[in-house]
Parts: sequence; C-alpha cells; structure tokens
Amino acid sequence: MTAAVSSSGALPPRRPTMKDVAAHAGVALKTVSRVVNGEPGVGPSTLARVEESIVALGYRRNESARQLRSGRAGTLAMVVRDIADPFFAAIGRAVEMAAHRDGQVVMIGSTHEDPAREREVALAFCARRPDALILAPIADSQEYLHPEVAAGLPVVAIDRPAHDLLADSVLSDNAGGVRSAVDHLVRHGHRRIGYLGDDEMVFTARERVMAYRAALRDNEIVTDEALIRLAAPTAGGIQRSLDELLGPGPVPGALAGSGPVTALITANNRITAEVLRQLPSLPSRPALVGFDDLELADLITPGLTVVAQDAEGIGRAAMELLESRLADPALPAREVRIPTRLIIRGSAE
Amino acid sequence: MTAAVSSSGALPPRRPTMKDVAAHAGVALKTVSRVVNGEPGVGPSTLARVEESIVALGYRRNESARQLRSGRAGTLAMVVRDIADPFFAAIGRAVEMAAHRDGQVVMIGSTHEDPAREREVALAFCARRPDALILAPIADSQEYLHPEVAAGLPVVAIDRPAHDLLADSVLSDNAGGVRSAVDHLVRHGHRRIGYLGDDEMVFTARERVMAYRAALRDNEIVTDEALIRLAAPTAGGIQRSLDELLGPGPVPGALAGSGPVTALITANNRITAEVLRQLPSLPSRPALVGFDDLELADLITPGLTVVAQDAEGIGRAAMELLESRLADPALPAREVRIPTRLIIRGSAE
DNA sequence: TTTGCCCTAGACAACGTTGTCTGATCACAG
DNA sequence: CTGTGATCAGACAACGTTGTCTAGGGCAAA
Repeated sequence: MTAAVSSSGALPPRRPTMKDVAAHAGVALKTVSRVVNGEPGVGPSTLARVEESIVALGYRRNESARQLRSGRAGTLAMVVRDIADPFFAAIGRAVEMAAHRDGQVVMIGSTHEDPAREREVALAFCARRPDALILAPIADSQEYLHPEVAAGLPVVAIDRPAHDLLADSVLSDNAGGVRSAVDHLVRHGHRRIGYLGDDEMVFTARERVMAYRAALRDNEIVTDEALIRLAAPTAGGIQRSLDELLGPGPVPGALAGSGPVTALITANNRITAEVLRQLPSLPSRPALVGFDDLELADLITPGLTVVAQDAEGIGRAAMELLESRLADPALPAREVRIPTRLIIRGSAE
Repeated sequence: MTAAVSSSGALPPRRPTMKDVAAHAGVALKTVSRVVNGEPGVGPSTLARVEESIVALGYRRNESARQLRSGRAGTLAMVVRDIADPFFAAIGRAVEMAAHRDGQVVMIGSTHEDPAREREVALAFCARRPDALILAPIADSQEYLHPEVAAGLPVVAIDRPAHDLLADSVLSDNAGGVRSAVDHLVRHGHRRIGYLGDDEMVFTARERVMAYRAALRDNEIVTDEALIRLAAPTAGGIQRSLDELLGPGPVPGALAGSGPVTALITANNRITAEVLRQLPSLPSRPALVGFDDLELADLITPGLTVVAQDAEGIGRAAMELLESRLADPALPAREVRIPTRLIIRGSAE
C-alpha cells in the first residue's frame, strides 16, 4: 500500500539497475551482466528468468557506467560549421549511417564559424570521452586538442586541415574542381572568366583561387587579377563586383584592351546563390559555374553547372581513417582528397 | 629510462585523472574536484597549485564518471527522420543552439523512416541517460519508451505526435497552412484546385488533406475527390497524376462538366520538387503552392509560393516544453502548434 | 594563555557497470 | 560410491567522479 502510494507519487523515479534485476530474478548481479551482454555461461532456465525480470522491470543498461568501467564509449563526436548547412548535413548523414552500422552513436555540434565556440564544443564533446572526433576546423590552431590526441583520441579534420595537431584530414579536391570548371568554360569558348571567391583567410578559398590561376595558365590565358574578387560574401559586395565585371565600361584595373567577362566562377554556395539572385538584373548574362552543388539546382532555369563536392564520400572517408587509426594509433597523419564532380546543367552559353 | 621508453612506446596511453592531478599538486583528490567545479573552500595558494597541475598534465574531467555519480548528463538526444533533410536540419540547429546556451551537448540520429531503426536509435540514446529526448516519430507506437518516461525522461515529439506515450508534442499548424494555401489560390480566382499529398498513413498527410477539404468547403467549393491524389511520392506516380489532372481530356472520375485543374497544392517537399521538375513538359501550367519551403525557392522562375514551416520555432518550442517538464514532471501532455507562414513568390497566375 | 569557532583539506562511500577469481553443482567414468 | 572435470553462478574490486562527514590549524574573543 505504502509502496504503491509512494511509487505513484512524486518521489524521484529511480531506474532499475542490474542489482534490482538480480534481486527480482533471484540471481547474482554478475549473472544479469552476462545475460545483458550475451555472454556464455548462463543456463537456459536462469537466462529465461533473468530476461523476464529485465522486461518486467523495464531495465536498460546504463551506458555511462559501462563506459566508465570498460572504456568503450560507442560514441562519436562531430563538430562542423553548421549542421544545417547542406554540405555538412550530408557529411553528418554519411557519418551517422556508418556509425550506426558499427553500433555507435553520434554527438554533433556547430561552431557557427566562431573559433572560441569550436574549442568549447569540441572540449565539451571530449569530456564525454568519445571514441573519435571529426572536426571541421575554423580556429587557427587546434592545439587545445593536444591532451586528447596524446591520450589516444583519433581526430579527423574535414573540409579544412587541422593546425598544430596530429590529425588525419579529408579534404575536397579543390584544385581539381576549379580546374574542371575552368576547362569546361574554356571548352565553350570563354577566355574572360571572372572569379568570385571567399576571403583568402579561408583555406579552401586560397586553394581554389590558386587553382583558378593555374588552370588559366594551363589554358594559355593570361590571368587578369582585376577579374578576381575575394571577400566574405555579402549581397552588397557581390553586387558591386558584378557591376564592375559585367558593366558596360572597362573593368577597373583590368588589362588594356579587354572587355567585360563572359563567364563567372563562383567559389562557394553563398556566392553562387547571391549571383543567381542578382542575375536577372545584370547588364549581361555570363555563363556560370558554381563550386558546391545547390539543392534543387536542377530546377533553376537555365540549369546551373556546378562543381559538386562529394559530401558522402568525405563522411565515409573520415570514418575509414578513424577505423584504421584506431587499429594502429602510431600511423602518421594522412591527408585524403575526395574528387569533385562537374555536373553540367544547361549550357555554358 | 624505462619509464621514458614505455611512455613513448605503444603502451595504452592513460588519461590523467583527478587522482593524478592530486598527486602532482600534493593535495587530496577532493580538493582537485573542488577546483575543477569552482567550489568554494580552497585557499588561493592551493588553488593556484592545482590549476598548474591541471594544465601541466592536460587533465580534463571525465563527464561519464561525473554523470554516473551525480546523475546530471548535460546531454540531449534527438531522433529525426533524416538529419540531412533541411527541415530537420533546421530544427536540429535550433535545438543545438538552445542546448549550447544551457551548456548541453546534443546526440543526433536518423530513423530513415524505418520504425525498427527509430526504436533502435532512440534506445541507444536512452542508454546514455540523456536529460531529454526529442523524437520525430515514425513508428506506429512509442510504447517502447515507457520505462524511460516512467523513469522521468522528458520526451517531446516533433512533426508528428507520439502514440501510446506520455509525451509533449510540437507540431506545425498543418490545417492553418493548407487553409492559407487554398485561400490564396481562391483569391486569385482558382476553383479547380488539385491536391497532391502523401499517403494517408502519414499523420501530417491526413491533417493536411482534411484541411484542404475543409478549406474548399469554407470557400463554397464542392470537393471533387478525383482531384485529390494521395500516395508516397514517386516520379512515376506524380507524372501520372499530373497527366490526368492537367491533360486535355476530363479528369477520370471527376464530377460531370468540369475541366482540368488550374491550380495545384503539393503537400510536401518531395512532391513539390518533382512537380517543378515536370512542370516544363506539362500540357498546361497550373498555379502552384507547395507545403514546406524549398531552399533557394526564390531562385526558381517563376517564384514558387509556399507554406513554410517554422523549423526554428519548432526547435525552440521543443526546448521550452522540455524545460518546463523538467521543472514539473507531473505536467499533463501538452501539444503546441507552430504557425506556418505563406510566402508568396511570383504570381498565382 | 586558553577556549571556541570557522575555514580549509582530506577520508570514505557510492553511482552502475564489468573483469577476475573462486566456489558450488552436476554428470559421468572409474 | 568416490573422484574428476566441466559448467554455471556468485563475491569482490575497480573505473573516475562527487557528496558527506570529520580532522587539523589558525585566529578572535575571553
């Protein structure tokens, strides 16, 4: 009676433990552990009795305690720029699927491009002692992870390499991607190709614009630095760039005797989207190749040609690197490049 | 010498614990605990010494042990249909941001519309004893969560309600959204409005199509059941529906004396995208309103009018429900409806 | 100088598991 | 009927924390 009242009352509900199950089934604690873990050495009748008790009490193993005792976490940590960014969401999905196959669970967090937050979130994850950490670095240095790596935590950097840290990395083949974009445009007869990229502070932005210059050179086109605009993407800045590159007058600072650009490479999603937005109101309509695929890019008319990153491939490669490093922690830092894919939609003019 | 060799060798690297820090600083274990937790009762000189040792050894608190001892998890679990789905990604971001403010960390997993996997993932999360669970139900019953809820785990269902479970839920105002779509089309003179929805097995699909019928009634339009197509979205099925609804002949089974539809409501993202894809090849071009916003819908020409769900609002509301339930676990199950927003782009013809 | 008190620091147990080791039970062969 | 080995079950310690309780030491008041 009293028990019934107190259990239905507002008393702090306590979860049943192995001890409770053991008492209920009339066996030893360790026997319950054996049953729960499917270990051999439990007779059929005992097994049945314990399983009944488990169901009857609604027992679930406490993974925290298990981790503490055994060291196995069964948890993966992933820190990206923004989990709602389709690129990282796709990577996250690939990681989650692979993790699920391995019976692992994924913690995920966003840095929102804030270095301090990267550190904060990554360390909060590490405090949970995950089996591995996947990190899209944003801070200048990942030195703060030294103790973790020294203690054997495998770290994989994605999208950009880590700094001051022994970590594998999985990066897109930025150079190959830009080269395929340039080649595509050149094949379609373009020689005045503008380039709108992100601030050169950003690793991928640097790689991409360097590849742009190299690809022009290989196509025997003289790089006109006035056609390159590198800045954090803002609507205003992009509009100004477009005006200058496509306007009727000569491009400010351009090489003598040259006209407006006939084609544009936009080096990331946000820039591409903004250019598409402003496209209708532009004086001329350049051919366009965007780096990063856009959701539903196939619905835009005319179709948008893009250099698509293989988010799934990146996620899978990261998981593979983690597994091999877990198997052999002494491995040197490795860098994997995941190929991009030129998706040709519509024409290049 | 031997120690140096073994520590640089392949020996299992052990993380320093509070015990190690205590030994290094020459204080008691509990004193280290006090320092780590910012508890009072530690003299300034002791404090400094301990802090030095913490840095020197690269000590980080083991959150598993802390959770085991104190019961506080600092972890939130979230199970959605697909973390790469923009709708759930946006909810996830909102949840993660709120959680971060509360010093919490988020575990996230996908069901991929598989009921068995929902159970599997949710229980794997629960084994980590999170402070709360946010779940986008896909299974017919969430009965399997009974022991968790009984033990005090606050559960919030999002997108669809949970079944056989005491849980709060945060749902979109599906009825209001569809009603605004119908009203919008009627305002623009449409009276033959087709409806492409998901299978009626799906909760949201049911709510939406019922609202469609009700809205027609309120606009004094007789519902023509032949204009309603409910099925899991496949390219083939949608094409067939479009052919029948928009083709030159009478719509099969339609009320007598009626022509093709002049407008379409597409009740979810996938259907909307598929219709947009087929739009160019259709015999006539209906006005279109989609349920769910599409990334970059503003770039599609002509602009696509949509009923946008407030993913961020859903995420925030879920967090608020969790907090209030944590404060008072005896609360009855509550249901919150988050308003949708009609985003008018382009014309309705 | 002594008494009493507060402030700081440490000892100890416990959280829920699992790994190791020992003990009990039973079938069967000698 | 006893000895042997295999099989199953249990006792105990430990994982890294934190909460509770107690001991030491210095300072103020008497």
